[in-house]
Amino acid sequence: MATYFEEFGEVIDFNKSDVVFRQGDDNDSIYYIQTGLLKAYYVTAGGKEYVKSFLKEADIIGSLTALTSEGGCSFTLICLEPSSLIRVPFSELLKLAEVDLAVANQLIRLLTNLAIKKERREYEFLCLSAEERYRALQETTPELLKRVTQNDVARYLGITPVALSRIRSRIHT
Amino acid sequence: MATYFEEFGEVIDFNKSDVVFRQGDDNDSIYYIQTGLLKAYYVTAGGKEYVKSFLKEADIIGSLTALTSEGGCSFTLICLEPSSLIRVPFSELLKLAEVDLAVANQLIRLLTNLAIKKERREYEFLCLSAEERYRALQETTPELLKRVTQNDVARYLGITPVALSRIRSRIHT
DNA sequence: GGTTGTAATTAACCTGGGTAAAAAGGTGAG
DNA sequence: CTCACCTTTTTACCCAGGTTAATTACAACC
Repeated sequence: MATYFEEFGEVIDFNKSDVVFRQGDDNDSIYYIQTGLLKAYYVTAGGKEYVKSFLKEADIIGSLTALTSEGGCSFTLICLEPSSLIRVPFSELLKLAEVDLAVANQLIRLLTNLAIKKERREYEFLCLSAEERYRALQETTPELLKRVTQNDVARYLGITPVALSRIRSRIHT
Repeated sequence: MATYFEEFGEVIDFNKSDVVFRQGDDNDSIYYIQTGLLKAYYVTAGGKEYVKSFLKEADIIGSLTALTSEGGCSFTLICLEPSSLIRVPFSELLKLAEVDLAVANQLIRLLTNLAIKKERREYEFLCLSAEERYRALQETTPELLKRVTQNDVARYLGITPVALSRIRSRIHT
């Protein structure tokens, strides 16, 4: 898929703390992450932040709700590290997929992988406790834990930083 | 998409309580629901049940982890009402998508819709309390609440039946 | 150096949901 | 009707996590 982004996309570089798009924005693009680290997060009416996902090299991200023109982006995408992205308007990709079998099948692969990731996250929220979710994170992506703050990890797990601190002291006896 | 299932798939009828496939099974099919109501659920090592989703007319379901041959089905699919499904092996659909643009694009639409649904569920688990999730269910799919037991609703919300009963009495003052 | 700001820890108190068990309601089969 | 079974409610107790606030620990910057 990366090759398709390179072929049709526009490379954009960002500094740390730069915002790629903001919750509510009208942005039907999807982005391929060449290098860097980003955070996708929701902010509720009450002003609380919840981390939807962390994005690193070779990941792909875009706001599905904005893609399907059901309204603006449902979350904000911000850089935690300097990042180099390739932007492709989703509408163009879809148009291309209509006439190009190779592109269509790449898109199918991309969406299938996305669905698998979402399914795992759904499983973890549904079936695991916060402590179990943290342990799973430690096992599956220990590198990530070194690159993000504990605050962000907590908001990714769906708990407060205070609660995560407690879980850690509970674990690391 | 329904037409593609009708064209290539095999219709299978089930009675209430029939199991379509069981957690651990090797079943790379996806199913289109013509009529009926089903429940997809996980059972943990400790024997606890968590409802992944309810499926009704015109919905589509299949175990992604089984599809991509990463192992068997991650959940069980059972009928809550007599149901008529159309089965299509995912591998066949993928093969067809490789040579047929129309099928490929239908599959893209299907997967995009799936991703949007998963994204909403992720959002609700991440950002909403159990009570808010229940209220959201009441607003978005009140019909569903009439067709499934409160026990199953509770396990779908990620709480126990006892907790849901408390939430209801709290709400319906 | 000191100052400012953010991250992480700790403590005290509160609350929502889990657990277990009992009671109350339904519903279908014989 | 009665028995058996399942769903829902209720009670009592416990615990994980939320909230608030104070403390410590860094790191960046003047």
